[in-house]
Amino acid sequence: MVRRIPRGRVATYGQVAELAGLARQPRLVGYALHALPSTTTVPWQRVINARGMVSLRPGGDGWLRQRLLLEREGVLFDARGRVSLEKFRWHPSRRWPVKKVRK
DNA sequence: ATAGTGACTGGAA
DNA sequence: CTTCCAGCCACTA
Repeated sequence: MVRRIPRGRVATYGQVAELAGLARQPRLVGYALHALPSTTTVPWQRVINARGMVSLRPGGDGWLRQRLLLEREGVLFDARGRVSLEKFRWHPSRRWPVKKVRK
């Protein structure tokens, strides 16, 4: 699911969980990302919390790395280290039908 | 089996 | 607008 998030856009844990069919289990998304190998090609940096902030230890290595990766792809952070979800949230175009397409 | 711990969240304060 | 807090539930020891 995370691989679908386009460059320069972000999604929240809850959003990813929802889209992945794991409603109400955003933490599971966090566990999954936490378990990724350092060599992963999954764009994990594009997943942030519902407050628009990086959910890693503030000031820590991971925190800084995630922020740099995002800024590198055009995501802006305000002075308080927050991303405007209104501007950068990814809105997936419904492609794989939820149920059955009418017609 | 029990208890503690979160890469979380929505709602209350 | 912000911070706080209870609910959350898989995972681990």
